[in-house]
Amino acid sequence: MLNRRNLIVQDHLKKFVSSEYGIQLSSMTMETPPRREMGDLAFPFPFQLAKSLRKPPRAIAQEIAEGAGRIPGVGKMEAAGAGFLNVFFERSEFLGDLDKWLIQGDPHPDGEKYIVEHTNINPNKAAHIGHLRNAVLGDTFVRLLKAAGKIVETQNYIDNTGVQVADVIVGFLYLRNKTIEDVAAIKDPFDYYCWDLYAEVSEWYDDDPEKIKLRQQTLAEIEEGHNETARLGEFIVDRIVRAHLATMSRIGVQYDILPRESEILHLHFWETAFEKLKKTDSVYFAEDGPHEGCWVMNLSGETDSPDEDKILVRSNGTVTYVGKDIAYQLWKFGLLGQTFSYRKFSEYENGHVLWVTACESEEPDQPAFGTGNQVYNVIDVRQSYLQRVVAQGLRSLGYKDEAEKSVHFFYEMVALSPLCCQDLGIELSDEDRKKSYIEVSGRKGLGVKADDLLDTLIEKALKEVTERRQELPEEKRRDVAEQIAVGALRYFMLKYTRNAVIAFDLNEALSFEGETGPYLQYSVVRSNNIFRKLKEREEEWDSVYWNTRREDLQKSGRLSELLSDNDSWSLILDTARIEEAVFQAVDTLEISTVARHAFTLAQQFNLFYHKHHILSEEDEIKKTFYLTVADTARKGLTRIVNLLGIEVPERM
RNA sequence: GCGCCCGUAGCUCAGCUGGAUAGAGCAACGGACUUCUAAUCCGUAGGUCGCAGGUUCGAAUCCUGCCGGGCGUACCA
Repeated sequence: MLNRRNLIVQDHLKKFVSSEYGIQLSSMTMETPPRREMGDLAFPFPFQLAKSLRKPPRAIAQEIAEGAGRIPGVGKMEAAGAGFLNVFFERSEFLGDLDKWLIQGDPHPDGEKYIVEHTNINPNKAAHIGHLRNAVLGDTFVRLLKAAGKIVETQNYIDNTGVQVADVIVGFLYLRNKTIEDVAAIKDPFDYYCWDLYAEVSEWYDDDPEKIKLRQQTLAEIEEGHNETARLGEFIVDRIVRAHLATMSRIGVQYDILPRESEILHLHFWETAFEKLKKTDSVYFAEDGPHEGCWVMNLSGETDSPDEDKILVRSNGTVTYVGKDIAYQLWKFGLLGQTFSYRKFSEYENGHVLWVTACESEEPDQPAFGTGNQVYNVIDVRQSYLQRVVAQGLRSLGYKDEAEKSVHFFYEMVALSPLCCQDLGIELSDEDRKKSYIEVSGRKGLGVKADDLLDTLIEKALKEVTERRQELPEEKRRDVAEQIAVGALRYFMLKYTRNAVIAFDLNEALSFEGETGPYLQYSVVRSNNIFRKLKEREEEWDSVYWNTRREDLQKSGRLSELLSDNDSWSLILDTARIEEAVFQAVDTLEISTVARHAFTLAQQFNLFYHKHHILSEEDEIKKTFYLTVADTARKGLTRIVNLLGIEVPERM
């Protein structure tokens, strides 16, 4: 909303420059001055005009400041620095409009459906910290899109027929000699059991290449279906998917639909896509050469290196992941010409129903999933190449528009520092010890499990809460500890920019001080405490009384004087900028800006909180003013913290 | 080899489509709890923005070349 106010100023200035100097500025950048006392908005365009006007930029800024006339909402303008034009908003007027910016939600859906695919953990082992980054980024992005008024569908793709699942099956069948009954008898955490087994199988393959044939055989059996191996696979996958969903529920992440690879196979989505690819000559059969016997897609000219071929169908006739993903992407856009059936998979505590794809389903009221207008695939940057191939698949089928709208929401990996490995008791080779990062690897069983990290966080938070809030019952303390743990984790995953490799540091992740989730939560709790205490102390307090007080403030004529305090004003202005931060994040896919904005707000609130003791303020007008600022801040903070998926505890 | 990313304070990272005196958190040091909770706040110290050129009124930011690191370039996903 502040955007609109900025745009009014920008538009006015553009017109003025045009009429005064006859120069059309195509773009006019807006900035925030380095310090608040310098203004609320800064324009550097006088620098650009200097050459053609043959005047020093400062003089031009001065001329414009004096000559541009009155702009709605603007108090004054002045030349600053070497030639900036700085704009000051009319503060009291601004405060009057504030309430309408803080209304939560108020979506204006444009009718377009946004599909966000995230999490996508191979269902063969426990989730680790890398998966947490994916899920937190994806889930927060969904929240931001919804806040921006979009209709969003959240998909979590389940690769239940892949090699990784086959490996665990091999482990159970040939390494441990287990029947399906034995596997069913394994106690939870089942995903932890498979974590170790998977690492063990990977190592087991290494000492005898013959053993790898068992993987191929198993893979073929599960793709075919209707046999003992496939049934065991289904059992394992179901149990692990439920474990993953439980883990993600702990951090407030939910999904709408689980599209499964098995349905893509059994409903012959690939065959449909394959026919289309053949018809458009997007693929060809390699008669000889290194890819003899395979169906390949040529990527010449499309990717950066020429003469690249990508295999979609292996020489043994099976389809690669890329092939299946092309079919899946086509379905997402409603371009495949066929769709899934759905059945209910589970229901979340808040009543939200999670669906899963099915070949056939009698389920009534099946939603119409897929057929999105815009698709975001939240996958780490290492899969950029694959994502490009999939987009190229769409393009060569003639779906150029959709290829553009199939966006790879990429982010860097979470890695462990060698020091961190040492702390965690993970043994490293000499070679690894020299590296700056150690990649988390499910295959090697190298990594920090998501549930372990959460448990450690909760344990630590519980200790802190118990120290501070002895009067709370045990159960209540645990609730608060869980909220704090989730807040810490989510913020930790969001504060880095997408391009930053997170060198995971346990101590840093466990920190509740400084730039952390609990700092944000603490700020909101403090702001809420002011109003809770207020109601306890002043019995006549209610909304009517509150409104009367605010009218008194307006009538007092002291508002602009009180607003001249830059710290209070900054807090209000930056609260109003939440919307701007949200739209910017949705636009650039850079969520950390919202996280950082939340932190900035919290910092400013804490400064304000410390500077003014509100409840003991004897000047009633001043007190009302402080309460107004605090109320604005807490509404804004509550909103932005919720956008990040961070809950606010009642007490801390 | 080719492609993408990164290099900013002791550490971890910001730096908004080129703008004003390069910021924050942690760690260090010094201060502030009879208060709306100190999970907080204030202060001090800490920087040839990897190096060298170039473009520009102006470069941490854009271009070129080096140096150092990471990832990708599978009939794995």
